[in-house]
Amino acid sequence: MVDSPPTIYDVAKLAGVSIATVSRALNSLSSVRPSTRAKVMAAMDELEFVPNAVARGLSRGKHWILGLVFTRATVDNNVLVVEEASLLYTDIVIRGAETRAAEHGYSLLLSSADDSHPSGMNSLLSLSGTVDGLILLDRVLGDEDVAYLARRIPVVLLAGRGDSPSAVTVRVDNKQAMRSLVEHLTTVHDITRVGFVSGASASPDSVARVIAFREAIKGSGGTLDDVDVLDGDWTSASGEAVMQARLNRPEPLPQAFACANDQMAVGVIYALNVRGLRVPDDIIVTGFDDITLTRYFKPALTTIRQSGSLLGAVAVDTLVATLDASHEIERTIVLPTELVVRGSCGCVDETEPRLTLAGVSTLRSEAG
Amino acid sequence: MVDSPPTIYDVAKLAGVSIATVSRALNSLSSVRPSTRAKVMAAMDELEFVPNAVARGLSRGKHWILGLVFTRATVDNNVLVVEEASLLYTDIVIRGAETRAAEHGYSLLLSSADDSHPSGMNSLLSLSGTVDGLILLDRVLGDEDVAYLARRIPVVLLAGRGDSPSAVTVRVDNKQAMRSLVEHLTTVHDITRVGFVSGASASPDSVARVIAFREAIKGSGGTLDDVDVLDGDWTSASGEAVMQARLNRPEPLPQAFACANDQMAVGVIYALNVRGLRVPDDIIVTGFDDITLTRYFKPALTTIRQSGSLLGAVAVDTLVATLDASHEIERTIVLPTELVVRGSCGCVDETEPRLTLAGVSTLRSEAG
DNA sequence: TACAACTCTGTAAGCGGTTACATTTAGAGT
DNA sequence: ACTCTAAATGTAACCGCTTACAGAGTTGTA
Repeated sequence: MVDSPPTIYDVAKLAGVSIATVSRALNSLSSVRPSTRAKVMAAMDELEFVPNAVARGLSRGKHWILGLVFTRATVDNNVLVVEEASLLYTDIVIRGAETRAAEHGYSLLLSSADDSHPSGMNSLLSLSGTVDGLILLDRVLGDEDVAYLARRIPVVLLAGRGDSPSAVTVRVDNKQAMRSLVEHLTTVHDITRVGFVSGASASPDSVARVIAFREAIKGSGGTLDDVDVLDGDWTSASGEAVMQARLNRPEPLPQAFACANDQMAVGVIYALNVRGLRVPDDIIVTGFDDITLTRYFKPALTTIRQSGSLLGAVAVDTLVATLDASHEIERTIVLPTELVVRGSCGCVDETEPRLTLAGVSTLRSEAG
Repeated sequence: MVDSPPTIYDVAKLAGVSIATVSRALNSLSSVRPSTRAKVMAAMDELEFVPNAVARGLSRGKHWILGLVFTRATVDNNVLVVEEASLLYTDIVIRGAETRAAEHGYSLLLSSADDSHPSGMNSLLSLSGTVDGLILLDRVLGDEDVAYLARRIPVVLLAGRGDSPSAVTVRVDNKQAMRSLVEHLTTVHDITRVGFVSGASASPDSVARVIAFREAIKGSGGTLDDVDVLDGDWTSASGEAVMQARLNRPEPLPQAFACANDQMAVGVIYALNVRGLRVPDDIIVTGFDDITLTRYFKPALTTIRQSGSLLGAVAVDTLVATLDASHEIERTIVLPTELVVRGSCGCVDETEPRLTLAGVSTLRSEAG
């Protein structure tokens, strides 16, 4: 039911020229006589010719495809797990990357590595013929592996643990973010005892945030008791579950819980509410990411805003720059974060004033 | 900094055999003597050879890549718009598709069509050399275009308007969904006057839901006044905005608003609350999709659950089946939806009981 | 009109694999 | 040792396009 598509041979025959001429007319590289070009174009139209991108890529060594590798929660032969774990920050990053890639004329090839059996270098390497460069999300590879991969194909690391010696890294400033959060908690709210809810333990980004938070707390004289470092997995359900478990322990609660993302913060608040604890009156809870929906929560989440789509976009920009120029690219690009103070820490909701009568389009253009 | 990778020619030379033998050892198609295979394998290891997927694809005509085409909100040179419009249902579908594709051994190539200048057939056709099949999300193409495309490459339509005569369609049962929602509202809550908040006007899925809702209401004797069909764009901000605008009009409000997705329902409820209207006491609001986060809202959303990841997964299954077998595939696959009754319509929260002490892993395996 | 100097166009060799077909080799049978 | 046959390997064409190089055509100038 699918006809085999016409090739430049067909076009050449119909137009009465050689395939080289067809190719030249197609790419308008060297000069083709206007009359000849017209003949070729007419033949292309008639045959509904569309050049085969793969053949072109093979011969030119350029594919206009970027690969985006990310980790996916293990699937227990069960679609719902994905659903649960979905709507996470990764998706925003992917969207941002895809959008920017499209602007550069690239497509984005998604390649997820199941976190249960870590992809092995080979599956990644086998992409090297297909894509022009690779973005590794929330870095799953060790330094050696990254170095090895980067020798074969341009690589940009997105988030993840510390900077790599062998590839450009794009990430947000977790340290600065946590420092500003901790500073707010300690100076404005006089907090000294805090807790933390981490993301999936396999996620370097989660690890980075825990460490950054620990350091920030230590630096400000507060305490973070081990019993109050709760291990979530990025989902709101996990936030709820780990807080429930915590509430069943005898140790007194800290004055505040910082969460490694907003979803978990929501789950945490829910679990606290179920036990009759009020946020922020009885205990403070903060998030990370500033996803749109949680602004509508009551209390609205105090959180750290990072632009996931910007992160994805900058990673793409960086990779494209690496491909275009041979000149050196900055080794590490750190994007800023911003503490957004709302109700869940007990502050007045300082959210940007909401539009009062705007239509959707107005609202959109003002969103910038 | 990137060495050109070894080819089978290099391997053949090192192993002292011909490239055909290398290829055969690689694919273990016809028989290769064990000793020869060992030599070849050794050479591959030494050279760190990885076969070039593009070259293989060109010659075999099989690429192990599926294309997923979706519409993206117009970008005003502004990343934040993406952020705002993100975390939408599309992302879950993409995730589900990617996961299932990986299980089948395929990668997923993302290709977004900016909704401002609808991609034109050509950009889609030019994918035909790269991917083995195409999934069109929330169908952006007219019937003729789909038919044209489907003659060139296997196509599966995901959601969107009615079924197409020329390609397999995978969608949820919007009609049944709206019927069950309307039935609930009219029989349990004695609602007769309702409103509706639609998604982006360009989205066929949104259109389908409006129509389905209209029919269901008409069928049950209720009324849906034109002034109460509010045009959102899927985002919660748009839900808030259109409801604010509606509240500024003099016409009395209906008894309930159904929203085309959960995000907008959240925005709608927020706008109502700001004006001092309580949900569900003063007015009922319902959603669509059943995204995880809104279960934690108060009131928890009454909504229609559809599994986006399942939708994506089934679309992939269908496409792969089309590729594998030449046998006929069912023309239309309709996935069920389920009315989930929670607090926002005034019913008791019948949500599945929450786990009380589960660790994260326990919680996960029970999520199925 | 002849010849240089361009401008166009064609030929053919890749890009890195697969695979039909031809050829060599190995092992069995006598 | 010597066919005979099947298994293993090699040769070369092909997938669809780009591009270096060569050849043909065109134009201008002397």
